[in-house]
Amino acid sequence: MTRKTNAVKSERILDVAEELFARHGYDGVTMRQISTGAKVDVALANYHFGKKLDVFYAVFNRRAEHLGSTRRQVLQEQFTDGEPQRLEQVIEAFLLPLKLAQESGDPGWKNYMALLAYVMTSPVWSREMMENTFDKHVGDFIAALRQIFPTARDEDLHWCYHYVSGALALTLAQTGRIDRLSGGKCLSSDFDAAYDRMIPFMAAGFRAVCGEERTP
Amino acid sequence: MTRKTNAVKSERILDVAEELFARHGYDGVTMRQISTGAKVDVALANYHFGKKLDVFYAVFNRRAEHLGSTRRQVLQEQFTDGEPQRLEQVIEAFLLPLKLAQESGDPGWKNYMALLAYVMTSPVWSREMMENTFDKHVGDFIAALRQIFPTARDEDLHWCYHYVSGALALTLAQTGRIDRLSGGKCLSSDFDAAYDRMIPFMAAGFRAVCGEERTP
DNA sequence: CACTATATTCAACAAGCGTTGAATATACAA
DNA sequence: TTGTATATTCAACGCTTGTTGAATATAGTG
Repeated sequence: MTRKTNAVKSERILDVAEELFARHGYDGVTMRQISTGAKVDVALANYHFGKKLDVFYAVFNRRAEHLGSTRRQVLQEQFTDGEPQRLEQVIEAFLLPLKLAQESGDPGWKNYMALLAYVMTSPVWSREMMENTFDKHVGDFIAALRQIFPTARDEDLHWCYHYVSGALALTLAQTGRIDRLSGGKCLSSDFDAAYDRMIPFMAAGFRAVCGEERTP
Repeated sequence: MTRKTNAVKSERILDVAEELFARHGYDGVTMRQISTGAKVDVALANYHFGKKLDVFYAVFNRRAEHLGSTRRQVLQEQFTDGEPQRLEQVIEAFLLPLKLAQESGDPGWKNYMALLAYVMTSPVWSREMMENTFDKHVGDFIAALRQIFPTARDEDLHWCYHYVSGALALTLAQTGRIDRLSGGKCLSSDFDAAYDRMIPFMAAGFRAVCGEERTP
């Protein structure tokens, strides 16, 4: 019962807020829902984080930094290998940080994935929140693709990335729709199934749209 | 100034609600914002449609029915041709109703597309609203794919459809992110660019994942 | 212990929310 | 014109919202 208690309560607020924001969006969640879920007084979230919007930012940034650093790390490892990679490797590197987070055992990541999908697909939040976080690493990813498709047009490269991004977002959202449509044969919660198939699928898509692949 | 006036006002409410819901989500919009935007009293939306939730339903269903009927029509035309289609044709048929709506000249469709993306990617609304509307036609679409890939596993087919669905959702959302990432070379508003590239991209993805294609 | 800083709760505020019943305006039929 | 149904506005309701300042509890320091 030392400083740990404080840390525990403020993080519990973020955990609950994460889950609620992911499911109901920013406006669909009240400070009282958060504080009730975290079993603290309604004023405590304000005390620790400021206004409601700052709680939202705190939730989003907490794991964004971790995700960003591992993504940077993965890309760096691949680049410093000297040898340029195969297309499949680049796509895999893009998905890897999410896969690793999922496998970390922290169940909070599942909620954060849905929150990320919410932010990515929102016209309002996408601009405000992606710009200073995840967008930074996309340039590196595009650059890696550029090496593989030296003659591709920029538009083709970006639209193809957009398709990957969209497929990923819907996966992260875990809406449960694929469970219904497939009669239970596919599960929204089965990220491995989604990731594994994405790599050959998207690689083939890139090759169909982006012209000649560089031959090593 | 006959019955037309009534129709005009109640539809103006739906138009404004459509735009606001698409941008800010259900909870991010108030009845007063809607009524102010439509320049009517706040009580009028309740009078015409019932509770706020019913306004949301009314907005969603208005164009869903139109979209569903043209989708049914497009699929029927292809099926009654007797001859089974090429994969590209099936994907194109899936996208065609949206493309046609876009080209209709009615600017409200742009907002509805974003609303559809919001519903599709929301864990809460996806279940509630897709189930009795768009999900009905997905079975036909999967069946057409099944004909093309007779030996494919159901899981592969559904995950691939999921990728198409996700890429489409992010496109419909028009977040403006691709505009930023591409330095203005791609535009969220350019549905044609998104659709045209999607067809070869997704077709190649299916072929990479779903095994042997039926040879006519 | 006393002192201080931090953490947490308590109580309350002004503003905004969705919704409603009554009042008024408008459209249409007889 | 009068009567009637529909459309629209008006005014207000009870409730919830985010936020805050003061009060209290807890932890760390000397």
